[in-house]
Amino acid sequence: MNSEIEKVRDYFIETAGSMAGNLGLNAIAGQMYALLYISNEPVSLDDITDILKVSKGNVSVNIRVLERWGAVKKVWVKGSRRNFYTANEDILKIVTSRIKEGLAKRTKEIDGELSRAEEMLESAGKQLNKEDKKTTHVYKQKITDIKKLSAKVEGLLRFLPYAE
Amino acid sequence: MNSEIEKVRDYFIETAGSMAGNLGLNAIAGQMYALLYISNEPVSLDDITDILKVSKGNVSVNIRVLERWGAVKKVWVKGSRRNFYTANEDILKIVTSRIKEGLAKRTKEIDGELSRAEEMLESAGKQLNKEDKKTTHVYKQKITDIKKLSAKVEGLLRFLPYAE
DNA sequence: TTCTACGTTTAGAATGTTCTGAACGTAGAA
DNA sequence: TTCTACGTTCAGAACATTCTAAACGTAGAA
Repeated sequence: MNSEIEKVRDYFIETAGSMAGNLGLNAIAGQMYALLYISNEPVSLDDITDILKVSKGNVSVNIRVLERWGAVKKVWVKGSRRNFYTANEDILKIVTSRIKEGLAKRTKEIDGELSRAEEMLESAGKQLNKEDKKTTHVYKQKITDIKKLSAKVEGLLRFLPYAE
Repeated sequence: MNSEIEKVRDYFIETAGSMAGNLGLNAIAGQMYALLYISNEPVSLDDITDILKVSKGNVSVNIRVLERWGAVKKVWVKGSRRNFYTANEDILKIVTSRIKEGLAKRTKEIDGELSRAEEMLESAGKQLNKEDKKTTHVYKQKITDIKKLSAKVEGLLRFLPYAE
C-alpha cells in the first residue's frame, strides 16, 4: 500500500482514538474500531497488532469490548484459521444504544437509592426537635425533586434516535 | 444535627459521588455538589472539608471545577470571612449545557481533522496504481460518511432541552 | 506592625487504569 | 501422535489521575 495512503489511514485512526478517549472510552478500542471501519476488507487480529503496534493481549481484550457493544462482528474468511472482523457501520446506533442502556440502568439505581433515603427519613422522623424536623422536610423536598429529574431523564430517552 | 438525619445526608452524598464517578466525572466534585444541593443554607469550604473528610486542597481545586461548570455559586455571608457556596439547582441545565458544549467543540475538531485527511488524499491521488486508487476511493467515501454523521450530531444538539 | 484565619498551590504519595510479554490452552496440520 | 498457529489470560510494568499535607500568599484583626 502506498505510504501516503497509509498516512491518511493512520491519521484517521489516531483521530478516532483521541475522540474515544475524550468520550471516556478506551483509546485503543476506538483505534481498532476506526481501522475496521475504514478498511474495505475484513481485518485479522494479527493485522490489528501489526498496524496499531500494540500487543496481541491488548487486541484480544479490546476486540471483545467492541463485540459486547455490537460495534464489530466476526466474519469467516475462506481458507484462513484466523479470526477476522468488520465494523458495524452504524456508529450513531452503537453510541445511542450504549447511552440509553447506561442511563436507563443508572436512573433505576438512583431511584432505588433515593427511596431508601426516604425510608430512612420516615423512620427517623418520630422524636425530633423543631430544627431537625425542618431539616427533614428540606431533605424530603430535595429527594422528591431529584426523583422528578430522574423521571424526566427517563422520558427524554424515548426521544433519542434509534429508540427500540 | 440528629445522627439519623446525618446518615441520610451522607447516603445522599455517597450516591451522588458514585453517580458522578459513573459519568466519568470526579467523585469528590459530585459529592461536594450533592452536599451543597441538599443543604438549605450556604456551606463554607471548611464545612465541606469537615463533612466529606477530604483535604482542603482537594476542596479548593474541586470547588473551582464546579464554579467553572456553573454548578455552584459563591455567596456572601454577613459577618464571616469565609467563602460560602450554594448549588445551582437546575442540574439538568448544567448537565445538558456541558454535553452540548463538549459535543459542539468535538464535532468541530473532528470536521477539521477529516478535511485535513481529505486534502492528504487529494494530493496523494496523482500517481497511483489501480489498487491504490480503489483504496483512495473507499477512504474518501468513509470520510464523507463520517462528516455526514458529524453534521447529524450537530443537528441533534438543537433538540436538547435548554438549548440557547 | 505582627498575628491569625483563611484560600491556593504543589510535590510527592496513593490509587486506578491500561499495556505488555510470557505462559497457557486448543484446534487443525502433518 | 507431535507440531504449529493461533487466541486468551494474567502478573506485574508503565502510565495517568487524584489526593494529602505542607508551604505559601493575603486580607483583616489586634
